[in-house]
Amino acid sequence: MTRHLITSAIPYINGIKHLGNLIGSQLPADLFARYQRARGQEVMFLCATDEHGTPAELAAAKAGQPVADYCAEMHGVQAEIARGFRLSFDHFGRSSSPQNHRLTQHFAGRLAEAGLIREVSEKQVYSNADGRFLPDRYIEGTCPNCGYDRARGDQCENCTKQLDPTDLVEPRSAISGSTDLEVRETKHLYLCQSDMRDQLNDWIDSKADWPILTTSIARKWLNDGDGLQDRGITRDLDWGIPVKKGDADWPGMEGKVFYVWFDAPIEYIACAGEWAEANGKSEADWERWWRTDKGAADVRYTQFMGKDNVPFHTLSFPATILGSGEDWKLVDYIKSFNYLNYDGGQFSTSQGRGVFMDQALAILPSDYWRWWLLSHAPESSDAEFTWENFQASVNKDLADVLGNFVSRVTKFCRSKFGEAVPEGGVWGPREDALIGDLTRRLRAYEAHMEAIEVRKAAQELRAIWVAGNEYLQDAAPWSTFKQDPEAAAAQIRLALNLIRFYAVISSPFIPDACDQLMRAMQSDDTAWPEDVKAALEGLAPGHGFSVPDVTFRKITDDERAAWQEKFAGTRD
RNA sequence: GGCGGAGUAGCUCAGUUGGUUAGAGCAGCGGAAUCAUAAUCCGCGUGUCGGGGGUUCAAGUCCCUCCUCCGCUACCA
Repeated sequence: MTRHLITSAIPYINGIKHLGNLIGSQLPADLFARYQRARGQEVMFLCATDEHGTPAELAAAKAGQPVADYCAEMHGVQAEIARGFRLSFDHFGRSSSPQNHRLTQHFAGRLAEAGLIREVSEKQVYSNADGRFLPDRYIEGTCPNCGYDRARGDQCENCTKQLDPTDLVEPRSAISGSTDLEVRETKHLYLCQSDMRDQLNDWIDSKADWPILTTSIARKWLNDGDGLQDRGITRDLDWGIPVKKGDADWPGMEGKVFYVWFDAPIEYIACAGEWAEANGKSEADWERWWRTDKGAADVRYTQFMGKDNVPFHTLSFPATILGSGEDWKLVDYIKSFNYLNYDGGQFSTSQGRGVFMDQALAILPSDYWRWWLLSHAPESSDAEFTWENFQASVNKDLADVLGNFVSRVTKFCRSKFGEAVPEGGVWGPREDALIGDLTRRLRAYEAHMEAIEVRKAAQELRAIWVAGNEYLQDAAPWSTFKQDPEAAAAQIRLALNLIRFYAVISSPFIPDACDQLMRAMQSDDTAWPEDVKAALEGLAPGHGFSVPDVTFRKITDDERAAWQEKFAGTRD
């Protein structure tokens, strides 16, 4: 048995995420976690909120709240929405947790002892009016190249020229608009990633099975220009993890915090500690997932993320782990995703364009979104959400192919045989052929799920649903019944068993509907069908069932048109 | 600018290391069936595989070049 450690990229705290964020990491991670659990594997599925950094401070200020209160509240909101989408985290933690404070400071201490931290004195822009240092992109001004008057300190959005904040003409704070800026000297810690370049390069080279999207981004950073650059891991902010060397103070670093991209991945580990605390478990209970010297040698660790997160997961975080010299578990497989676009453009948090997670749940059950998003996951390239496609796919796949199958089978049985699995009759060549077909398809489905080929898995699952309709159409128990009720009984007995079979294998994609189907079939046998024939004999003659409510109602043209209108502009 | 991804049927996408008449789902057209959420099943595809050039007995697949879209480009996270 393999033990699966699974993490999803941790969503930033400053607001509710849109569907593009959901399909980029949390949802496929949940699919994989649910599948592995269904196969009987031991799973630890972790996610958290990423709470530090300038945007969180600014969002809190805008909301008129202390940043700690703001983060606590938003964590609650995100956790509730995650529950709404049935994201089956074993724990949904917070990067601001005490566990992450301790662990981040511990890693920094280890790295310092290993000689992998150096102090760098640098000049940064300070805003007197805002009372804070400004990251490059929070400085605005006129572009020296094209004259655009809202160029940012890192790049001009108009002419795409890369800039230094000091290049800007008439620079001002993007936060307050103040021009009372000055350049101040400040000292920061840098992680000496460049010293670990060869080690990281060898490690990436050993990952021949990783998606090209993942390794090509890593190689670019390793080899571009002068190679992998050292990276600042501290910031002059109030909100964050105080810079310490393990338990000890770090002279000269008073009042500074670690950079979010240093502490955020460490939260993957700390989150397991939070899980232990929340569930009355011991230190050893979570370390067996993360320490190869304490029981994690047989763990397979899979990370899910959008492509923009790849450099930090392939280089910075591994550098932190390797540099510590301790036996922490390194990632075994990185599944990265492209972006989901919205109706011809991008989803945009800042412009409120597209569908956000809370809005999605307000208009339809989570299974509708889970199915569409997963079956259209942006794996090979960016993908596109349109309301027409969403309506057509969901109506066809869920309502017509799967839902209607359940409806026609249960209602036919009720009217001819009553609400119990009918007895009599035997299976013949037609049933053998179906079982053979289902077995081949189920094995293909399993292979796609193991390989995390999300779209292909969805396609195969749908084909398995179609196979039931094909069988039913061919067997035609409504005709058979007139001449040979026993034969019809055998056919409908198989069809009723198919419903339970579907509920078991479809649950990673559409868990709520599958729960409903299992209740209707009055079964709690969710064992994975290793043997399809045996699985289709699970509900014996005489086993009671009830006709379920409509499993998936259809999306009407009026609804589609209304939503199209509603979500086109800006939010609220 | 650099790096990477993508461009295949009206739409969304598959197409292993180059090899028989380029595939699937949806939409469309025709038919069957009438158990069912007017739901299902069967049949129907002459597509310049972004343009051009090249290698090869053979190229969607390899090479060169050009065009378009997208992402990243290290102090947003």
